[in-house]
Amino acid sequence: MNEVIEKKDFIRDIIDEDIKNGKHKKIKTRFPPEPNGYLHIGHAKSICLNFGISQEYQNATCNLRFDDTNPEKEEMEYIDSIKEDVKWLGFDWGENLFHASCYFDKLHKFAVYLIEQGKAYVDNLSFEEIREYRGTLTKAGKNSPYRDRSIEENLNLFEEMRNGNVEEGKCVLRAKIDMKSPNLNMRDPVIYRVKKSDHPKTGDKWCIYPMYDFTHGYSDAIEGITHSLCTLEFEDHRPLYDWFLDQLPAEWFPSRPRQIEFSRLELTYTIMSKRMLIQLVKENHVSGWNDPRMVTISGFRRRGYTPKSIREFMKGVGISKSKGYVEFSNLEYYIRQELNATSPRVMAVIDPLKVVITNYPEDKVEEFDVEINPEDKSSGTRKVPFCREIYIEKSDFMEEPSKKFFRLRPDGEVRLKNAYFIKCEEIIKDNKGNIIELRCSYDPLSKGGNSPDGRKVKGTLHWVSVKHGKKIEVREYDRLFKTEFPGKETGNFLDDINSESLTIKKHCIIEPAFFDYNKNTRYQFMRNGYYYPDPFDSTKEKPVFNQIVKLKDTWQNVKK
RNA sequence: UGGGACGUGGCCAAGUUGGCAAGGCACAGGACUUUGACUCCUGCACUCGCUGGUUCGAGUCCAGCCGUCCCAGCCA
Repeated sequence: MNEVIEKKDFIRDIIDEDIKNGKHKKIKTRFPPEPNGYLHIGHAKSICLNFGISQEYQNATCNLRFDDTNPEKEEMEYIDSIKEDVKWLGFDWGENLFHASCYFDKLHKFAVYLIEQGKAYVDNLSFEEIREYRGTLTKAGKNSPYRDRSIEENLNLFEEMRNGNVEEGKCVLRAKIDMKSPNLNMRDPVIYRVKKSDHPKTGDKWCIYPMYDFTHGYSDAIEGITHSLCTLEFEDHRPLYDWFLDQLPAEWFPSRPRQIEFSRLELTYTIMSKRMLIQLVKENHVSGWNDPRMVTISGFRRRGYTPKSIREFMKGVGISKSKGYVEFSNLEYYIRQELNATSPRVMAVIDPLKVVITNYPEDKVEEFDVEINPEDKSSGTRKVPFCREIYIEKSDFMEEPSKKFFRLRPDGEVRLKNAYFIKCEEIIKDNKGNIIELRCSYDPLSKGGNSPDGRKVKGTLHWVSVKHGKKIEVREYDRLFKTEFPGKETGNFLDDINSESLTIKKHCIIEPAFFDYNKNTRYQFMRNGYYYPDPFDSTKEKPVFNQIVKLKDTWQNVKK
């Protein structure tokens, strides 16, 4: 498209090399989620990598494959949500939707073949015994007494397992590799276990299910995957991945896939573990998988993040093998960047403070034409009504401000955006001393926001007419955790939950112009941030906005 | 001497065959500004975990050391 030189990474370098030397003509990748939870932003990295590659190379494709080999944890709900999330992120698997469970028949045959080749055996050791026999990190394992059964016996026993005549946990099928291997994964890994539970896809057809290591490489090979990209913790599994592939005739498969590992995405101030995410949901620390504070794809979607901003973020982060935490502010940069360019501006007061302009006529109403988005001149203008009583933001007035504060102060003058200069004349308080209203005067000559005498005001405030403003609810979000690395101190991530991560503001006022109300519009509430109508709770009658991200706030830093 | 990997500025991350440290985020100054936003300048590693070695020259090669992470599920 454009002349931007895309930054490559070590994986794309490998692919380039494989194409250059003729190893592959068509590149095939896959995104292989296990449907045991919702996708999070860490998955998005893998999705962008795998599907991204399929878009960049000639005739390349990326399969969506559910790694559904453990029916106890997997559910249809998750399968559906994963599809929705991948699509939302902007990727399309076309016809290439698969399930590892599609290959259960083949996988079973492969297992039988391994037995026939003397490369697999049925083991009657108990769960505990298997662990004992495996040895430790520093001590070699020892062979199971059942390791040298005859091929016939193994075949019969495996058939018994398959037919449901074996109880769960009584025996497993194991690969016969090397109990003394320094790589624990090679110490006769289990490849089939008995599980008498129904599978979301295959129902009650099977009572034995293959393990990940056995399943994954073969599924890749069956699908003709050329590059099997996974995260670092599978590095130790690569020898096993290759071993399984080596045991079957290469002609049985369209490709010999190569596993390449990269580091997973970690973000500060959050957790990315599925186990912890599911705990947040199940224990009601959040409202659900799509709570806008969650780092799930559905959470970001509901919050108002755009798929593009997430994709751009992933490009910015890059792919490498060194692990680390990306600062959350890095992600926020990308959503601000996009929304600054695209979102309609609107004035909304989150914490209203009433201002009466004492010298402005009682019943007069003026309308100002205001740019919808100064970054996009084609967006046109909107009408903003002005009258004697308006709301400004509470935080835009200080009774005893520092010199650096250049918003409204007693006797101070400030500009109401696109309207007039006003000067604070009087502060009205309730009997507890709270400021409940301001009396100001305006300069009729400053209409539009400039004074003919050329005098400057430093501050410009957003405002909404009391008479014309509409009430909305705003939900403001802070980080779900108050520390960069939740759980680092106490060992329990729940200890670091930020109890103030959600603030509901029920009495916010927005200018009437936002009523080209569109569920899918992300607005900039001027001088505040970006906001998105909650897809579930917002209605035209009772609008509810989620804060996507605050505007960058240098004033915060000045205050410190 | 279990095995596997990683270690470039606060964070992420480029650094092909050794030639003398990209970029982004963050941060700090400044300009501009009817959003303290955006935009635009400027600054931000005499140094690449450490120590030696090879070389005219090393982040890139060699050796040793140090640090961090992953692996002992019939999870993926």
